[in-house]
Order: sequence, then C-alpha cells, then structure tokens
Amino acid sequence: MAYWLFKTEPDEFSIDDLQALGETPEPWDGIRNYQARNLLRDAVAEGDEVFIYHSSCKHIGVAGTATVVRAAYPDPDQFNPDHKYFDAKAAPDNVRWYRVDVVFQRKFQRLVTLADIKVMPGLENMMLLKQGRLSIQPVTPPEWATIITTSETDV
DNA sequence: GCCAACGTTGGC
DNA sequence: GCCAACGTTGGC
Repeated sequence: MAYWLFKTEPDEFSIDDLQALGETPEPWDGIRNYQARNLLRDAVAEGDEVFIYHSSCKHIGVAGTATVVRAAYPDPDQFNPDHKYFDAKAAPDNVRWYRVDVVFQRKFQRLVTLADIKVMPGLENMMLLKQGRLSIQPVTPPEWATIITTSETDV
C-alpha cells in the first residue's frame, strides 16, 4: 500500500465533484507527462490512498483523499481523434497513456494549504516543494500522517 | 497577468 | 545527440 498526491484544477474537477460521485469511480485521466505516466503505470496500485490537491486556483492545497480502485489501464481518449487528449502516435498495440480509477474517501474539514506545507516540520522534502510541476507524486507515510493530522487541527 | 521552471519539439 | 525555441504548469 502506497500513498500519492494527485493534482487537479478545482475549476475543472474538485474534491466536491469527487464527493458528489459518492461510491462511483472517477477515471483520473488526462495525464500527458511521461514521469507522471510512469508512476501511474508502474507504481500506483489498487488500494493505494491519494491526496487530492487543488492547484492553479485561489485556495491551493490538499483538499481531501481518495482510494485507487483500479490500477493503470489504457486511457481511451488517446485513440479518439475528436478528443482533446488524442495522441496520433498512440495505438491500441502501442499504448502511450494510462489512467487509474479513484473513489472519494473524505473531504478535509479544512484545506491543508501549500503555505501550511511549506512551514510544517517534516514536510520540507515533499516532492510538491521540490518539483512543483509533477501532477502525480509519491507521498511518504510520515508525510501522509502529518498532513492528515494537520487537516484535523485548527491553526 | 507575469514569470520561473522545466518538459517537449525539431533543426542540424 | 545537442540545444535553441517553444509551450505548459502553477505559484504569486
């Protein structure tokens, strides 16, 4: 069992949208970066837990958690010429892009902001702070625990 | 809206 | 294979 952080722009898809789905799995698609793709394809497993991180928005930070319910499988959008994620170099026998399915787990009672993460002891090595642009990131168990605790604590 | 970081593309 | 140009991400 491993921990991850998935980024999303809440204007496109937020923790509230995920919560509204209830038990319905949501395909985490649109990953078109090789480093993120490799993590999705090779490392993210069913049963793993995921921080849902809101980026490029007014209130930046970790908004809640989800559970991976299906490991990587080919993202069908890469084969659809009408889709914005179409990739002409991809084919069913030459899959380039993958996605996983996640299910809502919880919404934090308060957002753990990027500013919180920057000053919280124990989080200074989070990949979020090291390599800001990666959209799928591993999270260590101590980092996971610290952020969960922070989400349950008033500031 | 700006701009730094950095991944991707394409000419050579 | 190098590297300049370009595009995207994402915080501020």
